[in-house]
Amino acid sequence: MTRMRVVLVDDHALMRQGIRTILSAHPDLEVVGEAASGEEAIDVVLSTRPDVVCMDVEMPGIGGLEATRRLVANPDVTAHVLMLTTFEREDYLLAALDAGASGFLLKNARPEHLVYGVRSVAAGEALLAPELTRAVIERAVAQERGESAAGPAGAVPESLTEREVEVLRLLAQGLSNDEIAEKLLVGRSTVKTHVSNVLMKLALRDRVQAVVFAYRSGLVG
Amino acid sequence: MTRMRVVLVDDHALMRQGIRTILSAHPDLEVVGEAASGEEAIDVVLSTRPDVVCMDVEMPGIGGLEATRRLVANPDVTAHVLMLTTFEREDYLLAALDAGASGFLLKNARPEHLVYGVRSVAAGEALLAPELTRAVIERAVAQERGESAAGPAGAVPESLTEREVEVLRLLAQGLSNDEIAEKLLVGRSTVKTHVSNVLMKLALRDRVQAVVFAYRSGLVG
DNA sequence: AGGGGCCTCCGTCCCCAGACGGAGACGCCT
DNA sequence: AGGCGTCTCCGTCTGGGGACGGAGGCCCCT
Repeated sequence: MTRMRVVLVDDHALMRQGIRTILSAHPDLEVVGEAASGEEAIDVVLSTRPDVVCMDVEMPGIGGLEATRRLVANPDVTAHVLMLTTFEREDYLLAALDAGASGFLLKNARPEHLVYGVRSVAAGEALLAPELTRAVIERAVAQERGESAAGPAGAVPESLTEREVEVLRLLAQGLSNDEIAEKLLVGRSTVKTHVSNVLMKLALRDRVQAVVFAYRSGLVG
Repeated sequence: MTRMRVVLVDDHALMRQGIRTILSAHPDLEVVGEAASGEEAIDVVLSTRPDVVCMDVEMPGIGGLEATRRLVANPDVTAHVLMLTTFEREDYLLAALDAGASGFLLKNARPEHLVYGVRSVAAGEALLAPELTRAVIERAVAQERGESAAGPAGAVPESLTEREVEVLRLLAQGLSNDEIAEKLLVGRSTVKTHVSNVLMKLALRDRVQAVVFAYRSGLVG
């Protein structure tokens, strides 16, 4: 495979330099451009045609959200957007996914996580910061806004109940329904109900995918 | 739960200090003793009764392997041994498990990995350095030595073939047998055969546990 | 007093997964 | 030439997983 082309967008030159340094350590990644604002980002992306755009949320002028919205709306742009932010805020996450971002990471993520994120997003996969995914799962997220807006791939998990998270954790250890039932001191049928609810809420097909989700989201691991 | 008591064994004081610093950052871990040789280690363990012993392999006098052997043979010792070494050598790994170690990590492991390892071993779980587990899986390990010696829990995976590793990787993405078959351009029956072989060789029950194994071993994730 | 959410449980149905046994083709090594 | 290991594929059979519908008890909120 050819190298993945990356564009960095951040109003802080130091942050761009830091990300560039991290990505440069990996031969399959190539930083082909930088921008310091949302407006500039659009120009740079159009001229460099990257696979991934690492986009800061907080920027003067049009921020990362609006820039992302314009990029994904442009049919000439094939890049996937990986959103970066300093703040662990779920509303940012939802807004970013709404704007069409493919991934969402915190800036305090470990370098390997960033690299992994860039690769994942380039491959068209979705990616969420473990810290936030866990929060979204464990806490009840206010989702009352009907908002029938074009939710592309979404995959934003509805809130799981405490019990469901508990079941998911055991499931992700490789336990069968019977074993989970024994651990939780409930009936096998109850466990099956919980598992079914988890799969439905997370839009997964079977328990195998649930294990994958648990590991990727940082719920276990 | 009470704090986990840890003893550090290494002939290099600097290394002990480094590990101590890392572990001290975690309030659930408490370093209760240090030793600079295998002989001293046994004395210290007997007097401090730790939950975990972080044991260097390479030491003058009786090395970490022999010290471990003597510790686990002693009925008064309840501690689990986490083996540490600088060198990525499979023979060390096998010897360490043979000696009765519960875990095996490289010294260049990230601090969080070490902490995670101490906790895992304290809980009685097995732990292998991802770098080595991957190697053990992917490469064919010369296992012709029948060696009917008392293999305690072992769980040392036999070698998987290339194809089997390939199947395991896809399996660990959450794919069904049919989907894997499509990706590999083979029949569904073939995939089932490979999956069965993987489960047998790794002593796992079903594909769910295979996914867990793949993540924990570092094969994917 | 009602309603809604969560946890609990039941039964039925269907399908995938995995075990098991057997088999042919190919390449490598002796 | 023969043996071995890998990859390929087939059949059958059993068990568990998951969907679906229904149900009762509990607690909290209005």
